Amino acid sequence: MTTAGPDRRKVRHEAKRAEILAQAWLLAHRDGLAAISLRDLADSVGLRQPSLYVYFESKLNLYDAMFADGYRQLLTFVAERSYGGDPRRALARFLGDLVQFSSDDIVRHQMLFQRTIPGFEPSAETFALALEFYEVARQMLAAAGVTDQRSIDIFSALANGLAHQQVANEPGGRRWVRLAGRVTEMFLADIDQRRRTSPARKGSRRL
Amino acid sequence: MTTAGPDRRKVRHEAKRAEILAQAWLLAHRDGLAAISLRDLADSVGLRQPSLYVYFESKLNLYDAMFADGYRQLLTFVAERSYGGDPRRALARFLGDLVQFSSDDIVRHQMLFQRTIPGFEPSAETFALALEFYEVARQMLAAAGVTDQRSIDIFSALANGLAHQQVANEPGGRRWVRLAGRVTEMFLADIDQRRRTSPARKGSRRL
DNA sequence: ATAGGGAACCTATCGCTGATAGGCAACATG
DNA sequence: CATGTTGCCTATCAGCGATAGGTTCCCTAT
Repeated sequence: MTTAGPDRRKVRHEAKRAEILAQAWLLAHRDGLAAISLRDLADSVGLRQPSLYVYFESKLNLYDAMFADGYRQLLTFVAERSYGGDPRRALARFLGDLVQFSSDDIVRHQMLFQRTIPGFEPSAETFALALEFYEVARQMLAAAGVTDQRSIDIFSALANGLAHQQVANEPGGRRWVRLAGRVTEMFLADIDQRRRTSPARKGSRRL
Repeated sequence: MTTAGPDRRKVRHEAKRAEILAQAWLLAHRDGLAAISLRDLADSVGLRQPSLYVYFESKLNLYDAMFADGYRQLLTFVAERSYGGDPRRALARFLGDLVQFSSDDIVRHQMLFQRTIPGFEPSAETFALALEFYEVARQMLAAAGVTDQRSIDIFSALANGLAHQQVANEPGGRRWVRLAGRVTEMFLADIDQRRRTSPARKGSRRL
């Protein structure tokens, strides 16, 4: 009974694929994301290099799977946290969590938020996961009363900037993570200020 | 008299080196920074691939020269502009110029502000140019009354975030460049706010 | 029960990459 | 004028991702 499933082969295939993916992350941490060698990777899962092509049609396809994997981790990460209560405090926690998420795994940050691999572009199917995340972020902002595009652009720059500085200057640390609260206050104070001075238009131009 | 200088050879050497460097930027724009081929590069300057090693001891050494070149461009760029007058308005212009500088050349931005090449680390000598720039930025901030480390960290995240979003989402455009003024106001308003509420300490903690 | 077909994996090999070895000619200097 | 250095060459190396083609094994259909 255990041996003859209808798609026993498919299960095994997916399991091996997942094993390769896990080892790929491991090698990426050891040698760098762009420096993964298919021969090393094959060795680490008991295969020869060409056999990897049974599971991934190219190296870029492997990167695509890692990209998707990373965004799934991010979606799970934010889904596990509850951002209830005051939407403004929730936004601050959300921002801090994002920076922490990047700081926790610099290679994953590079994969998701920097274009560090020469020819790599995520596939449309995979990119949908990224869009899913940005939709979550958009709703967090909307709950805090931020809906105009310019303010959204600024918030995305804030998040990316904090994460980048953290990863680049103190990987694994919390120096920029800790600034998330203050930065969110700063951001929301600016939103309030602009609403006060020009309530008619969504984004006012000054300076 | 023209042919037999004491270091005529050195001049020729430096000229050829500069020519190679210029072609390297060209190829980087065409194929991507990490995808430069030494054979292509050699072809484009009338040499065979191993002859490049006369001018650069390795490919990473070539990247180091490009890194230095890019920071020299940045230092020249900010030196050519005058940031006189009101230091707060100057800071806003400075920030806008930085984002514009990145938007103007995405490959150069990648080289200077992202770690996109696998094994590359700038040499100490080259990195001094980067430190020189950060000193300029520090002085711009100091002139506007910003001296505490946390605020400097935030400003660097702002600059990097705006530049990154601009380069990643709309290379060559001005969508995030235009936000520099508003973001600087937001930043300085936060500085003022914190000075008002807790003038004793340099950085207050809230939220 | 077994023949057919596809999945999984292999060896061998391709073209490309950056780097090295060793040789030759041009030039600057004692 | 001899000598050492610079500039550039050809030939070659090991490593890379990718492909071709063969073999074995399992699942399914007759």
